[in-house]
Amino acid sequence: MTIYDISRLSGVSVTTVSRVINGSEKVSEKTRKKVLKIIKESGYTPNAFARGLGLNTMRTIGILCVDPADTNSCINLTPAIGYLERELRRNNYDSILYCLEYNMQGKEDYLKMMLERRVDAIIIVGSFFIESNPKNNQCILDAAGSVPVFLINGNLEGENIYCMLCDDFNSSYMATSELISTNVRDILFLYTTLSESEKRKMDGYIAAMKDHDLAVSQDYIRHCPQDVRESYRFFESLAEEGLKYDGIVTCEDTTAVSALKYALSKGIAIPEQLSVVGCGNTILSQYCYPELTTIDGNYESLCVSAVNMLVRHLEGTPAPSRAVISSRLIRRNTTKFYGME
Amino acid sequence: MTIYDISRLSGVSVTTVSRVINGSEKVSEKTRKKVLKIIKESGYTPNAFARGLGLNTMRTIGILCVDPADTNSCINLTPAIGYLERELRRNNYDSILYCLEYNMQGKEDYLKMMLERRVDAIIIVGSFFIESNPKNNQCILDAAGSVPVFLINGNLEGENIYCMLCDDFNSSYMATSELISTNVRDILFLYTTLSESEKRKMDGYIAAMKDHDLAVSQDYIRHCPQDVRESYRFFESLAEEGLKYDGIVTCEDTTAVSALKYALSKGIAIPEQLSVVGCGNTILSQYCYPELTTIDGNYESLCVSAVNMLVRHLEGTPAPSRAVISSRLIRRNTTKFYGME
DNA sequence: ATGAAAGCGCTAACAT
DNA sequence: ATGTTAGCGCTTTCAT
Repeated sequence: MTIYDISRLSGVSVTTVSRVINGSEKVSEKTRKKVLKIIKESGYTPNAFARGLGLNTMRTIGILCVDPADTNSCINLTPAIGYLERELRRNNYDSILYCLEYNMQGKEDYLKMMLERRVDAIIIVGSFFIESNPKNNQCILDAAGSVPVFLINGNLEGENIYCMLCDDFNSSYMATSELISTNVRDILFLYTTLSESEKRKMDGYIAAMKDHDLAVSQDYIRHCPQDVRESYRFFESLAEEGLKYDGIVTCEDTTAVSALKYALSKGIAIPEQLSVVGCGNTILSQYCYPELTTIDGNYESLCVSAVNMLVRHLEGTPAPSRAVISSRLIRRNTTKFYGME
Repeated sequence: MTIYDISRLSGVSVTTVSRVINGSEKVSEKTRKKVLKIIKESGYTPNAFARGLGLNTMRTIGILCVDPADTNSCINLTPAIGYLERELRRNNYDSILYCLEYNMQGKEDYLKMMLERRVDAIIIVGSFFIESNPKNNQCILDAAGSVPVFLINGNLEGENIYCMLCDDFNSSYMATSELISTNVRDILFLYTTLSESEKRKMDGYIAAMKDHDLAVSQDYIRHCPQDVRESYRFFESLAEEGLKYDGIVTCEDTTAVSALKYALSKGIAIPEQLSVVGCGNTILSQYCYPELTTIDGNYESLCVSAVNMLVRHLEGTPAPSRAVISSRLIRRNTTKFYGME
């Protein structure tokens, strides 16, 4: 069933049928009714490929993200896929997923595949896609030569590249300040990947310590493994080492929850003896015990803004190339209240 | 830059260029080299829309799933998106996501959109997409009239419909039997949505109880809310009611972990006073304390099988229309060991 | 308001 | 081994 069949069946030209399908004004009500009736009866749907060929778009967006099944990946970002899909669909775009393992193998190939697929734009989810070695970001700049590229919590300067940034610096700054305000002093900062995002968080921690006249010691800035078991051992080794701490600020909820598990198994009182702030406001932060005080990076807003910018850009409206979304502290039960001893 | 440009630039016909692009044998090595060189130099990539129009496929699969950002949804299924995307890509298919809120609003529309998009097949992830009222499944049967439909843990008879089933019955049967074997007797069965999948789990629980000559009481088969807070209150109300239980079998890890949190806050010893088995082997089961004994539904195998069948079907090879994947018990720290008192 | 016809860029049947 | 040409099913320009 093609537009020609509909044309023949309803006794009008294909042009008119096309007009009806696309809701053009310039069709008499009578003709429109007639054509619509035939279309309905015959169950005809326009061929999307032919439309795509003519219009040179099928309204699809390529989403580059980490594999939601990869247990080593940062779980903060999985919901972003959902937010993006929802917002894009609201604007009549389809989302094609390109999932990468956490090692980022094949980033360049995937970008190429998107362009071959002729996506209208590319969204890259996560700061780890932006590497410190500029050479490894060249493929992104190249892709931006063909279609606009939108980065969710990624920072990269370039023509046709739009950055939606999470205020990572302030996240850790808030978390650290919160602990300090409840008289916690020996605060551990735990990172896992040292991605660009985590580097900014580290800076926030350092700034908060300094602003409160507390010494910043490299002993208190540590790498914690991602794996649950390994991170347990990490906390054991910290104890063996004799490091004293009464507060922890992490880059991910997973790390914070691991700390909680260790504390629980050792009978360390939370938050009285040890206060913990996570990051992500992930499902883990609600299901752990005690419930975790954490930073909500507001990924939903990040995604909504990204799609807004994308739509505006594709419609030809100029859009700002950069937006920073503020994060907020979610106070739960792993930190003391102000004034609590 | 089109195939005609390449044709002109390399002095051969478009057919030959097309042959080179598609790796046909019937091209002399010399010609192939020449054309490839021109293609490379010009940075030409074939127009996917034109190909799609000619071949009537763009090798895309529509995936209907619950929104990964929906906190009310079953988190067991989020990794499935990743598994499917990975397997499909290995077979050169792109995945288009169609995410639904947990209320399933718009299922029918989404299926229609997929067909309009001319996907090559549809994969539906989750048993809740199959409803008990056959009228609500008609849209799936209709869709199967156009393209093959693959259900991940969904059971629906129909032409061109393929079912990959998780052995839900046996999951709960195993979980319940495990508890009984460690002398746990008063076992609570907790469901949340009573989807088809959960109904089968309930049957498994009942069968295990009966097979071990234990009475099955409706008092011990309960609905537990999904929300963390509400489920905490649910356990409180159970205590007020005076219901005695020393074991819990759940349909989801979330429910099990909520039970753990309640027990922890009330000083109930796990597993000595209360044994718990979850379902899903989700990230929660590893990050909770104590680590949760749970059922791994083997969703990865489910997804791999689904894509295998899909590929075989689309290649014209006959494929079985149904596969049941066995689940397995992951023993961790919320259940006693056999012989432990 | 309606229609004829020229693209869009590829693949494949057929011819050489 | 290579080329000619007719589709694939739409949109759009230009007439009328």
